Amino acid sequence: MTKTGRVSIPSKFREVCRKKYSDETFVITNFDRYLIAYPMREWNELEKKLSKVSITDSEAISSIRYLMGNAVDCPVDNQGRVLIPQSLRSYATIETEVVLVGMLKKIEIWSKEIWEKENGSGAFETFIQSREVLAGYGL
Amino acid sequence: MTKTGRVSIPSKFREVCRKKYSDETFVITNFDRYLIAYPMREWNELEKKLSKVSITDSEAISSIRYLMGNAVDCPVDNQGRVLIPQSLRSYATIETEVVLVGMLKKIEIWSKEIWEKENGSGAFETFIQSREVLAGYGL
DNA sequence: TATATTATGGCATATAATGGCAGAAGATAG
DNA sequence: CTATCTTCTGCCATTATATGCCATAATATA
Repeated sequence: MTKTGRVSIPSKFREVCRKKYSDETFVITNFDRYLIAYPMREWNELEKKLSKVSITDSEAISSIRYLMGNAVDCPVDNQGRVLIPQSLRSYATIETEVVLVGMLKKIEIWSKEIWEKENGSGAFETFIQSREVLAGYGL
Repeated sequence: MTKTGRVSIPSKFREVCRKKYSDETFVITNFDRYLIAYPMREWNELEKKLSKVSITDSEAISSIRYLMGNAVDCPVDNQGRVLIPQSLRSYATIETEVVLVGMLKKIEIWSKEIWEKENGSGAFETFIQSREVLAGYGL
């Protein structure tokens, strides 16, 4: 990440967005300990779904508020980067280095430090353990 | 492997892909200590299955993150090679020599060094041993 | 052995990623 | 309202990475 809080989106991911959505804008929001960048269109679909949650389900509503309340439109600049606003950076304690993880229809943005703590060394063991689980999916 | 990180896919494997999928693109991801190249179609099936895992199953999710997070589309060039991106090369500590292992619906890509450490001598000896056994059956 | 096919290596160019700076826009305090 | 500070944005320079292509080597096929 640059000193000014910009993160490069891998060109392949952008390419997919351009082809699939003919749009390169992302909506970034905070989640847990990391951020998620949704292609605009995917975000809209998500919003549509979430708007159907009953207002009586107060627990769900507060999660949704959390998700939506911090969502920010992030266009991609000419160098293929998005600016991650200060507020989101501090949520995810993102300072200098980030790890991007493509997950189907979204990109997770982790601070490298947290990533290593949560997914670094232990992930391998977890992975081995759940290999049997995953084997059930034809891996 | 070339200095620029390209690996030749054996023509027989490509031929199978062309016939079976009429497409020669692979998706390469990291696994354990080596990489796996899935023909695009096989990867898509896998993705479809994995996308059904509940987000509450955090163990499975982190394994999926491990797998999907680094998956990259790798088209085959005119010389029948795929470029393995830098990031994947470093995961699997692939520097110069690689060992390819065809596995029905996928190809494993190992750094030669690691391959030899984990499968090299041991596997060979196992093979030798069973050869004697097999010899008993007139093989 | 000749010929075709496949694999490898390397170079030149194109594309992408990174870092940094300077000015614009916005916020805050006096 | 203005001065000052912070954050954001556009742009340029540099480096790294990927791609296309050609030449040669190795392997398979006739």
